[in-house]
Amino acid sequence: MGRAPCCEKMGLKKGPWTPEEDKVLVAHIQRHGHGNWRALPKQAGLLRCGKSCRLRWINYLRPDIKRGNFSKEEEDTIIHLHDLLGNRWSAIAARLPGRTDNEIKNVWHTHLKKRLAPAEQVHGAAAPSGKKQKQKREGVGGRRASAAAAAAAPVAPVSSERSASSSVTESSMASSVAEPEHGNAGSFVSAKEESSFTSASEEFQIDESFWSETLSMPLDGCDDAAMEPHDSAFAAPSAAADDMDYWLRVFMDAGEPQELPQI
DNA sequence: AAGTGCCCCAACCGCGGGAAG
DNA sequence: ACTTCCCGCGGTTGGGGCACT
Repeated sequence: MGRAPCCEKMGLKKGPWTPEEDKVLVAHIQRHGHGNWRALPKQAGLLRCGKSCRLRWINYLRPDIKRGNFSKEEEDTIIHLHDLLGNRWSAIAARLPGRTDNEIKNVWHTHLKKRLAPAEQVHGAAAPSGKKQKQKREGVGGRRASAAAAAAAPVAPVSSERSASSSVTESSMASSVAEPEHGNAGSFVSAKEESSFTSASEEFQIDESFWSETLSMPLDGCDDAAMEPHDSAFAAPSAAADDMDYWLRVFMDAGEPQELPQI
């Protein structure tokens, strides 16, 4: 099969994105959408491959991204959905508005998986909570095992300090950008999540200048709807998501993990 | 105060699926 | 029907930064 070569083109930049690149990417997508990721970097004048641009947008720059702490509800939801869906992070992310598959994947691997592991061995063994109480150097557990213990806390605040240190976050964007409601997606994480996000927003008032700067850039006739034509980020939940809604309801009604039916 | 170890997250890599020609 | 191209996904990794010694 002819697989499209990616990123091996000479001269393409890799590694962390600079604020300038972010601005260029955001501005370009706001103006033109992202009809073709592959062509986008060239059109936008970025020395990145389309894949990298897409990832950056989806995981970081998209205005509807929610950053900061995962609420207890969200964490529980992830755990439940993982029970149902396995490592289908994108499907899980579809049930958590504002969260990306990458973020969920990270949270799972760094927190939730370990929370479950000890819980399966020692039922409900509580551990001191909080990142700062992580029990390091417990020997056998290895590099991540200590974090597992810490993450086993009933409510583990997740990476607040770190997220706060991010160079670019959107916090205020989630509400400031016209965004269709995510349909019925995430219906069961609505109210509480909303409130937790509100508090998170207060916590994460970082670099708003980036967004205000970016959004205030002249957009050549770009109005609020300018992003929508190409922007799947604002698309309504898919039919697959509806299917999952069904199974999710089944699951939630039952209150226990069930075997995942073929979707 | 300096050194070391560990955690977390952003980003990369490679593959599979689907659409278009 | 076949080939090519692009998108999206899941797994993995490297570096920054924090906590501890």
